Amino acid sequence: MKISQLSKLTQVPNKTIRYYEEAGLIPLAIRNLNGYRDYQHADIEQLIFIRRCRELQIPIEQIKILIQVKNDKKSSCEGVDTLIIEQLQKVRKTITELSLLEQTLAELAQSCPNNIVEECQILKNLQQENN
Amino acid sequence: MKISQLSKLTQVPNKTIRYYEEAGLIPLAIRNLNGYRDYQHADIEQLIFIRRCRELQIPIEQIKILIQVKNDKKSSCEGVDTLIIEQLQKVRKTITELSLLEQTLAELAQSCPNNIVEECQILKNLQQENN
DNA sequence: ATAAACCTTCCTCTAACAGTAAGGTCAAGC
DNA sequence: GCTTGACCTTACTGTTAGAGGAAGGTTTAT
Repeated sequence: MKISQLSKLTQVPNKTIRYYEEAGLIPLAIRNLNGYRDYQHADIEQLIFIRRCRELQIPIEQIKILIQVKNDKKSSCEGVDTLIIEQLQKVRKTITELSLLEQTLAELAQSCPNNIVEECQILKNLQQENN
Repeated sequence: MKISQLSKLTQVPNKTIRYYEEAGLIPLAIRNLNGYRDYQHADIEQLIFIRRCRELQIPIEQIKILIQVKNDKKSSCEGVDTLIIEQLQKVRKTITELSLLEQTLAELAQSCPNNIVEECQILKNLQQENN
């Protein structure tokens, strides 16, 4: 099957599929006589796996590790566990940070009653060094 | 004052100060005879303002707008208000998305009871198309 | 025959810096 | 006077995960 077909089946854009190939996430595609990439059924699952990982914001370099572990049926999957937990911690940390940010922005948004720059409390608050 | 001094007073790295100059966030610095950048007191406040905005994850291009409004004392600060509210909405959206992500990751993290890749439920779950 | 719809590679762009190289300047100590 | 270390300068590259577009080859339909 050609790249557009694979793209449709996996919901991964053509461009991104080529990028993943270049990045070494998927093996170099077999080529047809005309030079077009030719994909097999197995490639669908591989790409869906990658897409799911990306949806979980797992970086490409980490996905490479996951794929290696996945292919080595005998290896321990302790690393997989750790990787997911680290990812979870990263996400939680970001959420915490953004929640603080949200509060600050919300307070700021309420602090401009009139509409004149000279009295704009938002700008004045942004000027302050407090953090 | 030299760039390191300004950096210390504002908590903005030297490199970043130069970057802001090149990006047009701050005016071209006055130079000493030796070619070193020479900063005035007013630059401190300007940089702190920018740093605060960056802490709120306001993009540089938006900060430029804020600075313009700030300098034009007669202009309405409606734009400022809108910008902050939009930023707030962006942050809230991200938090929502990350919260979903967190849930998925948390469930995933609990799904590998044994330690063998062949039975690893994490990898199996990542393989599924559901979203 | 030609036009539309594919495919290819290659190059540039994104945001907001950080790292590094190569080189100029300045003040202190010997 | 010389060296050493702490500064300063510009300029170039790298980061992440692709997106956009140019230039050109191929295939399919009309």
